Amino acid sequence: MNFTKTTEYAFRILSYMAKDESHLYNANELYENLKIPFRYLRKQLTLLSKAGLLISEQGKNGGYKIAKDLTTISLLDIVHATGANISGNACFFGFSNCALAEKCAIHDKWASIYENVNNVLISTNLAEFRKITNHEVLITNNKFINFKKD
Amino acid sequence: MNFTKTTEYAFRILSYMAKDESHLYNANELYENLKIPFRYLRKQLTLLSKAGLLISEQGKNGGYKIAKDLTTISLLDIVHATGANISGNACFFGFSNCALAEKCAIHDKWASIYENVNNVLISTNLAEFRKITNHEVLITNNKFINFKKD
DNA sequence: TTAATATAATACCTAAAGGTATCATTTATG
DNA sequence: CATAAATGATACCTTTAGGTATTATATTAA
Ligand code: SF4
Ligand code: SF4
Repeated sequence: MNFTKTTEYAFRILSYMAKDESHLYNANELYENLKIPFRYLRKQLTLLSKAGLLISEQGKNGGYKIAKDLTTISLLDIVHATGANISGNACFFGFSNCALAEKCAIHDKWASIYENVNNVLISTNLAEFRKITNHEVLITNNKFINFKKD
Repeated sequence: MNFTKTTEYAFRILSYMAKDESHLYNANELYENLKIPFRYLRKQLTLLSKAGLLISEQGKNGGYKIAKDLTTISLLDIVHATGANISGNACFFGFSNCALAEKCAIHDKWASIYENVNNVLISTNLAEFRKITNHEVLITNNKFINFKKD
């Protein structure tokens, strides 16, 4: 249920960049709008580039843009790009092997939730975030407002 | 989706103890069956006692048993007892406040998953774990087998 | 060709979760 | 009472996610 902060940042970055897929966003611009700690943001941007979700252009006037057709990037792809994975253990208790003769009280309920999460993440792609207009107002309670940039 | 290890341990401990609610389990017995790192297990047991989920009896022949009627302890209660909480942020992106004019592409899907999780945790109580017969075979891949106890 | 401005690489620091060690306290029992 | 066997309290160590700092490299444009 709780993604890592890193994964959340990736969601924020990519859903924001989805607003204009051809625009080259630089780290400064993203920082101004997303308020992710600047240096960490930059680190994530290069990781997302290496992971193939972003294309980076170096040098003056450089920046990043989304690497592929928005419809081909699912939220699950983003999760995977950050090294996380949802699947891990389908067992509620965290066991990777269970030799119980009968399923315990929570097994089926939990499996169904897991199935649900997986479906949502797979079936939601970045193109669906194009329609967000005023994404910048999202950031209302962050504690990074006063972080110095560099 | 991923509880903390501490929360998972608490689930394991309590669902195991639910097999015989009147029996006084001591840390050794629980360790043998659950293979949670011994000293950490003991720490958790005292925390669960302080949280009111367990009753502890000190001294020789002491141990722990579940404090209340099994039907009155939900899985969500266990989550809360370990200091975690599921509710936190209902926002997929982790924002605690969102001022978007319209809901984004993931909002409703995610809210429904959250609702689902919450319902399952609230509606599943410890009494439902009484019927597990051979719970000990659960532990098939732990790395604590060789931990020395004390 | 040099300065400015962007990303890349790498190493290091910090905070929190997970885990360990030590000593104190409680209780049953000989 | 003395000892053994249990939990309680507290402090410390370790690992990892999150975050910071420094230096290198690429690109544009005066
Ligand atoms: S039956 Fe229970 S313990 Fe076994 S894998 Fe399913 S949820 Fe886990
Ligand atoms: S609309 Fe989107 S960004 Fe806003 S709270 Fe819902 S999930 Fe979060």
